[in-house]
Amino acid sequence: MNAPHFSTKQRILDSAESLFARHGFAGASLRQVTASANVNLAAVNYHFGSKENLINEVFRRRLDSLNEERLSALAAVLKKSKFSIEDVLGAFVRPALALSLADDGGAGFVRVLARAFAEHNERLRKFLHDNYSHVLKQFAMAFAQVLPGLDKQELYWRLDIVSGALTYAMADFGVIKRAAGMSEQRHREMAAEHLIAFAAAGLRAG
Amino acid sequence: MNAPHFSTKQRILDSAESLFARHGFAGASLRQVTASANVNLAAVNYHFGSKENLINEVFRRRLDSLNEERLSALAAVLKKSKFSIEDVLGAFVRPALALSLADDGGAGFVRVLARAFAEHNERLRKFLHDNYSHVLKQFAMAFAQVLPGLDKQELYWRLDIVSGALTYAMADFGVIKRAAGMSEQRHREMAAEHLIAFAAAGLRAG
DNA sequence: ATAAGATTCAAACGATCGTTTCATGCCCTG
DNA sequence: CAGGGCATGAAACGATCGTTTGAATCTTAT
Repeated sequence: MNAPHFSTKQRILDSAESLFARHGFAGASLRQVTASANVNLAAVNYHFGSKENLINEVFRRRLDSLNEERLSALAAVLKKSKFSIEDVLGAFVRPALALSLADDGGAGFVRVLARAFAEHNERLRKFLHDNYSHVLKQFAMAFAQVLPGLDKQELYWRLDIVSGALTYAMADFGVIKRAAGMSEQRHREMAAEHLIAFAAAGLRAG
Repeated sequence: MNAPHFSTKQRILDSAESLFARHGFAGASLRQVTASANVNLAAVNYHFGSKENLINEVFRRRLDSLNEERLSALAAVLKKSKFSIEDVLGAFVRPALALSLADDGGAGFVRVLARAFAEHNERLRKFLHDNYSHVLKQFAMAFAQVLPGLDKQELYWRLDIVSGALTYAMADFGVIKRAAGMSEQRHREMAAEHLIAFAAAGLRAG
């Protein structure tokens, strides 16, 4: 499945990501993962300790850079003297959308993310909260700044819908075919505009 | 777990629904289900044939009545001389929201629905398509009527986001506490208004 | 009351799960 | 070249999975 010149750890992560996206965390077995990665079954426990830790590392590998990009995009927005809901949403959406349209395994990872949203697994939620809650907090502050009339609880409630909706949408986005003759770059930009307009309208509504 | 005066089949369906919502279809075992339902392990295969068929029946039990209510609400909307996006959305949202706020196991089922959205399980999707695609088609026609400027492909794309977002939102809705002193009735109506306004804004955007 | 059918039960089936063990191969440094 | 540390290999561990079996029990109708 995977080219043999990548390291064992990387090939395991790639296969795990793809199989978790397709069959879920409980539904994909370590034997499927190691067979797809062309490595020995014991390699997972040797390199990662346990299946649970492998799941965490699948997230960490992509989320570290994804959230870095989101935060730096947000920082660029915040530096402007005036910024809109669309600006903040763009900082959130565009890095993830680039991932979901990447030709490496990024599309699979966004589907894994959507699964993590649907699952209410306690330990997975704790891992995500422990490692990445500061990102959501930063964005919540930015949204509060640009939606001054909204009380805090209502804002969190709407952000929850928006992030869930966007994650769902982006998870399915890799499947949607782009019109013939449209460049990948233009296709992504149109998708981002749609998603942002959609979410912005939702945030302003009411 | 379940009162013994309900039938074995019903208790199995109730327990399965709750456990599928919490642990997923692959994550919840038939031993957990039957233990929670206080029935013998073999009862599942006796009454349902297989785990896969049990999953289907969990859906069928709720979706039959849910989609009936959705279609009759939609029929009432279509009878009016003029109707809005909000009217059509209301026919889609209110029956499901009532389910997610019901004091029987309905809240669990909406979480099961959200899981089915996240999973791309081939056989489950085929089952849902075979049994309930006519409902989505009816709503798509109504939306097309009320959004005349939108081309068909763009409409389907937005409906996909909207139904995903709404399902996700309603799945988490049972968790959200309502303000003290607010009646359950009023709470549901406020939630419906929020969701409808949110989705309508999204559908109109762009 | 008794035969016939429907349901429940304990027990076991083979398959597969995550994990562990220990032997073997590899590369690198002394 | 010898040896120590990391990596991989085949094989097996006990646990749990969905499913099946056949006897025990309950229900129903004649």
